[in-house]
Amino acid sequence: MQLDRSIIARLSLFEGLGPAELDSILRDARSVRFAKETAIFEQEAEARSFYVLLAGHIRVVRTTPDGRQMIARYISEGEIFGVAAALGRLTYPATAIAAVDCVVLVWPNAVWPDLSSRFPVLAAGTFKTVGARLQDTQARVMELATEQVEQRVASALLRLVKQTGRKTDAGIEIDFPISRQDIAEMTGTTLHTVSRLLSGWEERGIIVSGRQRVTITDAHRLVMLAEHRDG
Amino acid sequence: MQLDRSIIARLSLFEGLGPAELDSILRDARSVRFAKETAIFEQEAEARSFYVLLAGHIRVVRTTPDGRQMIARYISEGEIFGVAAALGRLTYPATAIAAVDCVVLVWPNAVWPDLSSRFPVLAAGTFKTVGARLQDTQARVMELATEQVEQRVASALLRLVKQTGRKTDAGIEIDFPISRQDIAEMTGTTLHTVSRLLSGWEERGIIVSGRQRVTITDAHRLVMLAEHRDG
DNA sequence: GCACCAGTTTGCGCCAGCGCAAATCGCCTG
DNA sequence: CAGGCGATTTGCGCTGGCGCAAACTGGTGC
Repeated sequence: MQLDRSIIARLSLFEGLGPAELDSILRDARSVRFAKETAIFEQEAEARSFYVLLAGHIRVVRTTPDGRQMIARYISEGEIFGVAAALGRLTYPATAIAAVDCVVLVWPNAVWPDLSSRFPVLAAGTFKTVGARLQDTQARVMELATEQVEQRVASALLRLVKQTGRKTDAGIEIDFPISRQDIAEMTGTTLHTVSRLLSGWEERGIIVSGRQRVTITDAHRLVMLAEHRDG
Repeated sequence: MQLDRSIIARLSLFEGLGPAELDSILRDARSVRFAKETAIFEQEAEARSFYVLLAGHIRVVRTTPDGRQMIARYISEGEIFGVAAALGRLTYPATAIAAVDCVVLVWPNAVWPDLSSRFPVLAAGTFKTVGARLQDTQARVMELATEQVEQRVASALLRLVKQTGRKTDAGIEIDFPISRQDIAEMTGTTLHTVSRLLSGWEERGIIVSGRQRVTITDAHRLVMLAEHRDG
């Protein structure tokens, strides 16, 4: 059954493509729903498909051989992901988990060579995404190597609100459930330390937070904390 | 003046291309020599060219706004680098410095769209390289977040010998000058700590080292150190 | 052959943040 | 509405490795 082109027409990845082209791209796609906390694909599994997130938020998690895990990134609506095969990999380098109920489009890898050559916009957009991801990851390496935990946690929160912030009356809220443990796994620290930091910030009126929920009320001071040594 | 195709024929990046194709690719290239410790391109500078390293070793360095710097990676012979523009960036995200005297091929960015569409092998190879780099960088994030300094330094040395090791009678030597400071900047620690670690390993017969020189004599024990908690 | 200098080694004190443990708190379920 | 469980908070002690400082050394240039 052919999907309606309106679901992807608004995405920047497909910008400038005409109706017939969008239909042609969708011909090979399936739309799939993933319930909260279920895996879209698993680390080390054979890469058979690539995806575009239509609705929801996805957590990308990497696990070390000895069982320690880290959150590599969050995917938000409109992003392409799981493009391992296009980068010459046979398996997925990480596990993708729906942070909330999600809707994704799925294409079999086999159609990638054809799609990317027929639609250079798509290929260029994908590699731009990958480039941005490489960039982000390198920035994270720098951060881990040169910054203190407080700065790193502040930066991580700022990145999250920038990417997925939803305005509320109290401030800007990260609009999916995120635990102290999650933040710890993004920043390379422990949930204890994150908890202590957030408590401190809450006392000082920089954030308000609750169970799996964080709202930034004073972004300016958080920026100060992220770059400097005070706030 | 047209370059001789033999200089790139052996590189895996151009694998499967015929003489006429190689000549066509080289038509747009210049060969440039960079003396030891000079910059091929600078971080934040406009990305005008992309490169292939023909001979030598290149250190890729990132600097933070507040002046701290880190070595993102080393480039070895045959690798393509400086492909920022193909990834949709306008500026280089890092500085590339010749670790020894180097010879590189340079293409103007303008020819990339044409080259990559005429030679899909080249495009695929480039994106495979980028994919591998993303992979490496993420692995490094994991390492920084979960491993102790000793493990990280051991892993870094192992990666270096794997990438550029030269067999000598004492063991396998990293075949370009590398200081304690460099190793510190690869692993997110200080030269003091690196020095202490290397001294310790030298006493235990795992390595021998000198000024800007490291030779691994007992790779097996270094692997133990890198993954475990002893050696 | 000597002086100089970048690179290296080493000692010492300190503290950010981890590990462990225990108490508390909200949500969700039955 | 009670119970239970996962998430969060908080206290406490310890230590890896950083910061600072000083001494040392092997190469290089004159």
